[in-house]
Amino acid sequence: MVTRADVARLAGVSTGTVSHVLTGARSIRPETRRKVLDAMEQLGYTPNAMASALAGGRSRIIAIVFPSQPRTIVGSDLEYVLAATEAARRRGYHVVLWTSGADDLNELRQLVRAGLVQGFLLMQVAMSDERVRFLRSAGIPVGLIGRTRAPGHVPFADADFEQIARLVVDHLAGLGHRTIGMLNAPYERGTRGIGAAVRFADAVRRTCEERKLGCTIVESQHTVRAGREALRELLEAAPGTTGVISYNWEATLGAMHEARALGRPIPERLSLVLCSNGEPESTDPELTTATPPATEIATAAVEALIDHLAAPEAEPAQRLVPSVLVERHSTAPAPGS
Amino acid sequence: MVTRADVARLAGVSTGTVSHVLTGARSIRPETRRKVLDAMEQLGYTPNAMASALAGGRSRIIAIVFPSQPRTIVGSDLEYVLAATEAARRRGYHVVLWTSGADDLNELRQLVRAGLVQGFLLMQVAMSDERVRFLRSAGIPVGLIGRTRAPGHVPFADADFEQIARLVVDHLAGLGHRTIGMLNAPYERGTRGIGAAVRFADAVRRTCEERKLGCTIVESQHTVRAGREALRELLEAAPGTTGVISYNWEATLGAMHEARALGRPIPERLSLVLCSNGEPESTDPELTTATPPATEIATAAVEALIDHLAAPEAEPAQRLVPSVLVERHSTAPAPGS
DNA sequence: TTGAAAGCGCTAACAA
DNA sequence: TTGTTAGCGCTTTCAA
Repeated sequence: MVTRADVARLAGVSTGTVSHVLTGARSIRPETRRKVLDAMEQLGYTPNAMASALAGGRSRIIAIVFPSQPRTIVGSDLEYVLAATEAARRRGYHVVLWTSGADDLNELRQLVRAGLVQGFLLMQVAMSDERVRFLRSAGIPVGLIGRTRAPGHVPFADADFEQIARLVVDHLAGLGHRTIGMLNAPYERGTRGIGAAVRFADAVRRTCEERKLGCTIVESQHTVRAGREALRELLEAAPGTTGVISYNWEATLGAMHEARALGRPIPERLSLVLCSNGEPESTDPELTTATPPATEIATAAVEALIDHLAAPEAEPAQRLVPSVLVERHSTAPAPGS
Repeated sequence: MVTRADVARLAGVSTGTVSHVLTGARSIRPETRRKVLDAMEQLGYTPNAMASALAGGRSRIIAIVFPSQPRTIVGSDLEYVLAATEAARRRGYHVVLWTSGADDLNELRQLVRAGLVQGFLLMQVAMSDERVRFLRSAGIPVGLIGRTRAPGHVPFADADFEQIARLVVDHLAGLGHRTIGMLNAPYERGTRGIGAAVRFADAVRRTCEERKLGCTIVESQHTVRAGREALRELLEAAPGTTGVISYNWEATLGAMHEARALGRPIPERLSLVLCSNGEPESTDPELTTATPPATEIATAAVEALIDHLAAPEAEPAQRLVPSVLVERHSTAPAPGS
């Protein structure tokens, strides 16, 4: 194994100098730097992560945490995980995926005490999230993908649901739709995306009110069948609905199915916009979307957390990431407009 | 921070003794053990993972690796990740999710050189997987979820596709189906589950031959639309098909859709069995399944790898995990039988 | 701009 | 059965 001492010896400098070349923490004579870099190159040196973690008190590892309660991580969550992993790597950090076995928040604290993990990135953040409270009060760094009702000084990145609601409602209104429906993700506490579901529903409702449009919201579990039932329920509650906003990919599949069965083909007799991550191009017709930009959100959240790790006293970054509307073939002018 | 020295002092023993109480590596007088455990309890001691990794030369971290090429981790893959994470934790290991940015196998070697990771668990293993060759030749411990064509002495756990094929084909044959179709995952190199797709297709084909049943295999991308097209293609190629085996969850959704559109309602005029992980209870009708037991496979693979880490010379564990058939409502007697 | 050296907290070999 | 101690490879302070 090649160690820092080997490099220092070959370069004819001290190990401290080698360290500083690596971290750039103090100015080095260009000539010295060259010698050191050459020596590292020549020896095929790789720094030992454990030694530097021990000596420096920083593991350069953060953990992504999913709630343990509903064991539902769906495909789209993975996009966040992957993006976060890569964003962390670009900053020289590693990511571990943590899924609390029980609701054992103490386990999380242990990870930090063990020096394994420097901080946590929480996914599926609830409006009022006990994990945030617990970790904050234990003095453990936390970042959010999503946000709580009152995020205070916690670094986070989330979709800008207000903006998405405007984007989508205006798109439908522009096509002449006057009665909007929404197929939401489940609201109930502990469920995937709960905070997001609440905020998005609020945003849609408010936007519709401002535009003087009808608005009916139903929720659906993340299954195809639930989606069918939810659409039926929606159209029974508000038969005049011609434009539907979905925040539930699996339910969307069921709704498309059901729309056809009910003689409301998409887009001729019912317009549909998907606002959750999914596979909009795999359906028939392809779905018009305005989805949360998962990669960008995850990246921003990771950077916010890592910056916060470096400067705990500074005001943490809090970002709402806007989306764009992509028109495909599931929206059309309202019937008879 | 509470260190081992604090515990030793309070317990009135040496730090070495504390270590041994923790690892159980040598026999300790029960009385001494008690004192030590009490002291740890009293002080709220948590061992420092970095220090023990550095001193012991073992990080107790393994990495799960997905191929970088097709960036397709789907929902069902997550089941493996979660199960592996928990199995590792039960053995005192942590798991990091690694997704190579480029096809940079060197990056993997770096992780080991840096002492961060002790070994790799590879997912989506191809029939001939260069990752395995590379890591093995670099002397790095590898375990597989899945298997290569010739796994040699690599620890692995995989679904017993021969057994699953028999289970499913016999189920359909028992219902009077004489012409079987298969909706496979994509075969082509580098794609998700490729090795598995090849082996499962082979097993189904062979079993059908033995039972003197017709057998047509089509493959489909992992999208709903591709599934619709694949079913149509299948029924055009073999119009007499009455029983379909699917190894592709997303495509199954499309196929169910298409079956109805073609006037072949499930299960009355077409039986369908799902053999990949998915959500069989969310469709209408609910799907009869014989799916790879993801949790058990991942757990077995993790244990095989960890055992291998401990005893590199020993013969590694290699397990084929059988499945069970769960009858729901997507299979019925063949029409006219 | 650089070097020397004292740890970081733990493991494990050796001694008792 | 238990204690002592020399590292593990790196960071960082203090001096030069």
